[in-house]
Amino acid sequence: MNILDLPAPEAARALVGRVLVRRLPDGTVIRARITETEAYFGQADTACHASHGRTKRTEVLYHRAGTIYVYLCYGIHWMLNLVTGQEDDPQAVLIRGVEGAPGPGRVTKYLRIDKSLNDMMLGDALALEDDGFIPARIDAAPRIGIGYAAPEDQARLWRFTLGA
DNA sequence: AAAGTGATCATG
DNA sequence: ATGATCACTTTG
Repeated sequence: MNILDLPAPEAARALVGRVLVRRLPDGTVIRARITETEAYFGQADTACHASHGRTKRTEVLYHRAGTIYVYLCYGIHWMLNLVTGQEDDPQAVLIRGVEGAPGPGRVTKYLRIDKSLNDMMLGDALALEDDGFIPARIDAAPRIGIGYAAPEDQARLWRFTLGA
């Protein structure tokens, strides 16, 4: 059972502490432990991009668990998400931070991720690794930057951070 | 506190 | 074709 098959909130929690491995075309390997994630949980979640239905952009969210969803935000920053759950059920986990790169825009800059990884499958250019690390503590908090969502969705504790 | 930045999506 | 809206970062 892959953790990405889980519902997004559970997957988001399980992902903190795991290691992301980025392989560049020139052979460079960048490794980074995930410190912060957020869950976006299907059409019913008004904070989720797919809450307004299937479009060219959100199409990727409907794909298989393990699909990589990358999009541009504020004209500058690439956001890295991992699709979770069942196919045709649009859920994803946003990687908000890794060791050495706090903030979702920093993560993609650090790992050299851009639009070219969108709709690709985990495993080659980008992969997950389990080195056995067990977080001492994981904190849950409301998600960031979703002021447009319904109040009850803003209140959900779907942001997970690695405790100190 | 506020601007900078550009793809995406809903209008006309 | 035009305009509003952002899962943010940096600068002052």
